[in-house]
Amino acid sequence: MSKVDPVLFAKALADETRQRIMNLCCCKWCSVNDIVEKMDVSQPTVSHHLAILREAGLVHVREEGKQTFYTLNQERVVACCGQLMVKFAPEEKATEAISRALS
Amino acid sequence: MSKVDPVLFAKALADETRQRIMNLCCCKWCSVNDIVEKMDVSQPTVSHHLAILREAGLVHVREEGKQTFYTLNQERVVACCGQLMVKFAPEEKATEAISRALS
DNA sequence: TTGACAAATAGACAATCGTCTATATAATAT
DNA sequence: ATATTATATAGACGATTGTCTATTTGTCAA
Repeated sequence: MSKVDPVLFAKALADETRQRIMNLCCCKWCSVNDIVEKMDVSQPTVSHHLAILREAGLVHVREEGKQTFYTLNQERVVACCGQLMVKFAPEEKATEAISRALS
Repeated sequence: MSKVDPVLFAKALADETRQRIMNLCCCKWCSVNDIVEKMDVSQPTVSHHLAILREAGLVHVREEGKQTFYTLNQERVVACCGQLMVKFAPEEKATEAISRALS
């Protein structure tokens, strides 16, 4: 897995459409078409957003015949959020809790 | 405090300069000039970024005479990260831990 | 009240981003 | 082989963003 970069992570999340895609493939595997059908943007746009999520390490990818399936990488989400909290909320109790849960 | 919006939050963090500013005023109060002096961008640019952080509720502001002091709102950082984790990593153990710590 | 300082705002401009259509690539079915 | 289906890539284009300089606003000191 590529290194966690808090700016890259934030950039990946910094778009409404991308967050909707993340929601769609959270806790389940979706083909690109599954996603396209549930959104109001074109297939290339969905592929474009998936590429950004892929580059940020935020999705797992599985190719199966013609189709490509994506699912959200929850572990990575936790790692990135945890890193943000340690960096930008070091004095909060919840950050301690997260640090403990991550170690 | 304004409502927590995960896209707005991510957008606020989605810039290297802004994250550097956040780091500078994490755990202490900084005047705008304090920040400008430690960065390689102009004063208006710093003010611009601070405005974005302000609109995202990510900083506390205190005016004192001619100066305006900013400090990172760590509680908000935790709330936003927690929300992201609940939304995008609901099956992770650490998310449970954060939920518990936040309630 | 005038001058100096601190910060915010306005406006310009280049770079990045999100979207689209058109096309390419790759796998499968006929 | 050819057609069909699924996804990715290329290129164009408008919108948004980050930066700058110039200016404004507000506060304090002389």
